[in-house]
Amino acid sequence: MEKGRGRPRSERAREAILKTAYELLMEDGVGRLTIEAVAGRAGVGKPTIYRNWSNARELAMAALLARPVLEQSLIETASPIDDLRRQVCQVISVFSSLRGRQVTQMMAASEPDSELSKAFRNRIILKSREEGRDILIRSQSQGLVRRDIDMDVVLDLIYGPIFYRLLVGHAKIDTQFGRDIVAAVFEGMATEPAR
Amino acid sequence: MEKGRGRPRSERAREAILKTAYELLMEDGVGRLTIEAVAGRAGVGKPTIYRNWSNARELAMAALLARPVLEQSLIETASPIDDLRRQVCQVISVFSSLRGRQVTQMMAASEPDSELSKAFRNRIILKSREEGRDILIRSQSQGLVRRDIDMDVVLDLIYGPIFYRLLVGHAKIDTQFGRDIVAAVFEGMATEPAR
Amino acid sequence: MEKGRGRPRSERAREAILKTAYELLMEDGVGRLTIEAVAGRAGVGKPTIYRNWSNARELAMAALLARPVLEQSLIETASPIDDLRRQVCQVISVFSSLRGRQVTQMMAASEPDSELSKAFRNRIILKSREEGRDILIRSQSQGLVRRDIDMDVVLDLIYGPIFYRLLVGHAKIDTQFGRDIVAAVFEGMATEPAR
Amino acid sequence: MEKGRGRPRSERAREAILKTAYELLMEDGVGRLTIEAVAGRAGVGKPTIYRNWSNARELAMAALLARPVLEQSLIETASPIDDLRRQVCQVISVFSSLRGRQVTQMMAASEPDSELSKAFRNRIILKSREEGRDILIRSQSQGLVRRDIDMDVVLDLIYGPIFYRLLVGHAKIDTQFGRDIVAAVFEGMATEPAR
DNA sequence: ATCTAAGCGAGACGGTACGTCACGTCTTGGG
DNA sequence: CCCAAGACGTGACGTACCGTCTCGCTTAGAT
Repeated sequence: MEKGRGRPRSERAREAILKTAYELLMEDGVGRLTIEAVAGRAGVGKPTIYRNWSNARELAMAALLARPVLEQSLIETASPIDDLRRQVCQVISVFSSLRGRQVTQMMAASEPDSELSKAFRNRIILKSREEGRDILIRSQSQGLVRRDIDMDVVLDLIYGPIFYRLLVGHAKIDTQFGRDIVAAVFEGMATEPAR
Repeated sequence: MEKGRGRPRSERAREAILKTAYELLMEDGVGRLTIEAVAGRAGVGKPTIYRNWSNARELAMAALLARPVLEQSLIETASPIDDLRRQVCQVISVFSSLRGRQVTQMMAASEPDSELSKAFRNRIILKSREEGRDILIRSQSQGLVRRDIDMDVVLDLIYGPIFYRLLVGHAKIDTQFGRDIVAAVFEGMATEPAR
Repeated sequence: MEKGRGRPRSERAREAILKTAYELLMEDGVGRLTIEAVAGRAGVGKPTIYRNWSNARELAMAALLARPVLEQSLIETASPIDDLRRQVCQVISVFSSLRGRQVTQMMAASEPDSELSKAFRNRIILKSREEGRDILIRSQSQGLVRRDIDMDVVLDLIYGPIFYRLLVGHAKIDTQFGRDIVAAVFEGMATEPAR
Repeated sequence: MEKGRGRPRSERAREAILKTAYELLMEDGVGRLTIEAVAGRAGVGKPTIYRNWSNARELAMAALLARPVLEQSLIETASPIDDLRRQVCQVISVFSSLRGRQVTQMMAASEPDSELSKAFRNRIILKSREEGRDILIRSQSQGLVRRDIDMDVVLDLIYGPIFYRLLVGHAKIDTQFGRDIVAAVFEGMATEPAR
């Protein structure tokens, strides 16, 4: 008896809210995203926002989630190593923008256990990591990568440095950095193979 | 006209503020650190806090900076590789605590260009990275690490994954992870040396 | 766009604020009336007060205005001179209370051109003066008061001395003073009529 | 043994403080006169001010007291009635200035029992009233004013209306008003002498 | 000719209150 | 039952002044 009663929620309002939230996020950063500002600029009542998201951080994550990060999926070539290099560079180009810092801040500030947080983590941050896993598995099957590696560690070795620099800001993040990471992870630094 | 005139700032107040801020930080997290709470608990007026730090984030950074992260400096042994492994594990044990998340959040949220931010970055986050650099240079001089590596990239390969997991929380951070990182960075993942 | 939209202002809050402000005014005087104290004691948020009045002085005036000064209206007898005497004594008894000094201070300190100030002036201070004017007109029509007097000057002669003593405090204000004023204004001080 | 020891108080500082206080009083009114502003503008330390006056109101009164109200003493002519008229007009011209409102506010706000308050009251406000008393006594001795009047009431009838208008602001204060007051007080308003 | 007590400008101290902002909730009239 | 508007109680913000308290430095009478 409580299914379709009353006026349905307005899709128009929902979209206006997400759009405005995204704009404010890009203009002023996460810390300045206030529900009042979104409501005012989107021409929407505050309760309408709270009906959909429980606070400003959730709304911010939702706003970022609503925008496809990068739909341009990777072309798979005959060389998985080339594929990895290109994928890493693509990740860098996505996150080295203004949006990268916002995403990093948001990730740092979010409640780690909320449903939206998990979605955010998996779809925005860890997506690239899983793409990398696919490429590495392919590489292993072509004999380019050893089978005894600890895959999770290697993946963190590849993508960790990007977010490290994003977080700390101690060095620039460009495509050369991407190529250098891939090279270093492949080669190792030992004078001779430790195996 | 601005030399030592007027009553000097109270060292007692400064210390009480930093101490209280640190306590509140550990109890409630960065987001809950309010100037009013610090003032109230430290028995200090709000203006005294604002005279020394311009907002709650700055105070938080200062409070963390005031505590030596870990002064237990590393014993240098005959094996730089062992030294590196132990150092990485030590970094992990320092940052995998409650304080680690606070530090990460703070780093993410800080104005990147403020003086305090830079000090925080260099003394709290990048200190370990520079220790690592020393160890690697020693390793090179003993012929254990190749001389043609891109040192900055390799350092990010070692320490990036730790902060990556700290930030994203997708896998656990323990000493085994530390040993795995060092191993992987040494060995590389290529089936045979690319050189 | 500014008609009856949104939640209407709470009459309950408005009344609680005015009541509390009046109480504090009587307890501590105008100088001690703080918005925080009113908010706290009335169980009301500070913004609610500021939404209705722009500062403590305005609130204080509003609080005094909200209380009918003295509704006990004057009984009109056959003798306007008696009426005037009784009215002046009534004014004295109203203003020689604690509240009289508050009102005087408030009048002195108020912005002379604000809307509330004008209402305060007309309804609290000058009301008695206008009552006096009615009585004097009646007196003139009965031939008890000359028709060539400057009414505004005479009214100030009657009521001015009361507020003068209230303001300066150089002599006591009692009903005898009221009778003396009326007598003196009637008789004049000249040895013989100047006309 | 505790008489003249130590550095004597600086007369220069005292004067600078009073001068600055007076200026600020004229610029911004009593409510805006802050100790900090005086100290800052006079180039004086706050304790130096507090050593001489216990709060801003006292300082304000002192600043007004330090300036002679009007030293141009009245010329005594053969006609005391003329003298009174001129004296009342002089009082009006002194108090109808900006300074008049400040003085009124200050009088209203002052602690009635403090020593400085009394001096202020007697020297600034009641001085004119006493001058009036002298003139009236002279008038009586010349047979121009009846001897059975209640002198204090009559004096309040003359000077009260001026401060009444100053306080309430309901009508303008000019020399015509002064002449009208004197005329009305002399003549009375009764159709025929009540005696 | 020192010594020393008090005043000096400066400015930080613990406070109180300010007036504002945003929170998350509640209450209108209207669709 | 949702919508926009906007008021509600709450709590923290950063600022202005309060009146007091050091600082290091005169300044001048008492030693």
